[in-house]
Amino acid sequence: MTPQQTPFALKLSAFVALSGEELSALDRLHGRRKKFAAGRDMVHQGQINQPAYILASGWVCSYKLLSGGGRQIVDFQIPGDFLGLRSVLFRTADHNIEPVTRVEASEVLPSDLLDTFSRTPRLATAVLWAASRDEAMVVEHLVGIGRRDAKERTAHFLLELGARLKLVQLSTPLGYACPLSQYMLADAMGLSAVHVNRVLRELRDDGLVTFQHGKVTIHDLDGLVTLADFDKSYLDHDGPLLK
Amino acid sequence: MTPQQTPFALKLSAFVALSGEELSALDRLHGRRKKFAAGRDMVHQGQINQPAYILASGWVCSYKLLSGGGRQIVDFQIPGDFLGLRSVLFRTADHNIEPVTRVEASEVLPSDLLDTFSRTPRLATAVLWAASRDEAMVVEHLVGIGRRDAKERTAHFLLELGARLKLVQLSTPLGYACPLSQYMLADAMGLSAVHVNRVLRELRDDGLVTFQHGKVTIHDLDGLVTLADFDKSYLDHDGPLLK
DNA sequence: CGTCGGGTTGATAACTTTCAAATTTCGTGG
DNA sequence: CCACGAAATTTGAAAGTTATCAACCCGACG
Repeated sequence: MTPQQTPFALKLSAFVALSGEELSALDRLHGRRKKFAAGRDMVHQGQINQPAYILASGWVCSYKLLSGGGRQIVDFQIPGDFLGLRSVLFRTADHNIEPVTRVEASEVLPSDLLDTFSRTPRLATAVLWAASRDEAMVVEHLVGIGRRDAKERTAHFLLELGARLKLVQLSTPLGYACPLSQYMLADAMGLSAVHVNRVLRELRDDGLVTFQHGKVTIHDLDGLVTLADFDKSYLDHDGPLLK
Repeated sequence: MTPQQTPFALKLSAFVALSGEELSALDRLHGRRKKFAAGRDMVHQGQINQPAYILASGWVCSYKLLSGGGRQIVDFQIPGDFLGLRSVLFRTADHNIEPVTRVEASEVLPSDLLDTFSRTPRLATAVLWAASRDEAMVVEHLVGIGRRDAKERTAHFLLELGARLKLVQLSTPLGYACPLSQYMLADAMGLSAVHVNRVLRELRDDGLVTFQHGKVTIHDLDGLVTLADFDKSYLDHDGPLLK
């Protein structure tokens, strides 16, 4: 895979049109490549001085545990996502990170990051843009849990995943591969796994979307968007926002 | 009020011990002072090129509206909080901002901000620290809505507000002034106003906390902390973390 | 006074969880 | 290729939590 085609480059290119020089600076940012097995936490809450990562392949989730035994998944990260930017700033991880699948990721040293930012400011812009977008997604997630019922919430969630995957060419309007279990969906959406199952069946029966066998198949995009009150602007923009 | 005693300086000083020079740099960051009436939005979703603000007095809330008519309050800002850091980066506001009370705030020009950061890096550290903390709070908020029941959630919410207000000396372990209506609590916590009312009565009947007449009175801090599964480290630290 | 926005309470309905059990899928070793 | 066990999915029934609707109270304010 050439530098222009890594998921991270693809994602940033959706925000800022990057020159060849910028792309190779991006490439040099990638440090040691590491692999992680599914299901065994990469980072635990409270650990300090963890490196940041750029996800090359596989999915991970960030979650918090409650004393009562429940857990809440705050966000999923997919190929091309930057992991732990906040933990680096804050020095301490405030949540756990678990690989959902087998994962490959490049370490990013904080010093390299700051260095690259000062030398190629447009790259800094792109990364901050991506980070802002991630933050906005957490906010939207909060809104969904607070004010959407289970069906709307699920529809919204599946659309959002699709929109994120599209940036790294892992999704089309017809659907995408999705390695999440219904338990994970439940922990992400603040529902029980049983209820998630029922809601998914409803969505399937309504002819909107199918979530089965590790694949999400969208049957009626407009119907889903309407049900979920999804902001289509996420789905639309094709070229980079900043030329 | 001298520069060292503004809420913003108080808050940052809880993170980083600031020198006299740094404090006056902080002071120069404050631009035009503006006032806003309660209840009329300062910023609407979609507006571009809004300035950032430092809240001097009063409370505001950030919220999103849903097509169905509901709204979700994402966060409250209290004196000393920095408003719109993300909107400045992203150029476009992705949520509405409404003053809860009469508000006074200083504009912050993006250019001044970047300038100050490069000249006084410890100040940049402090501001980023504060921003990370705010982001962590949104995450904790999400966890609460997703996985805590109404009573735990309410207890947690009131404790968190107290912890934030303590940083700017607007709260003690006994309680604090709180201008929020039960409707706002409801929109923040993803509950109905009626249910918030019942939960508040329960907490009062349990002898834990009273929310009445614009005041939060804490009767049993330990009991509340236990019920809410609240991370006490927020409440504790007295001096700055970075000398 | 009369109104209006909170706050409070009860009754009922809706949504979601929990518990329990069956079924299917999937990875692994024979 | 098949058998097996573990994990994930599916379904039903009952219980629990929270929303909704409706009414009433109260203090602030013109």
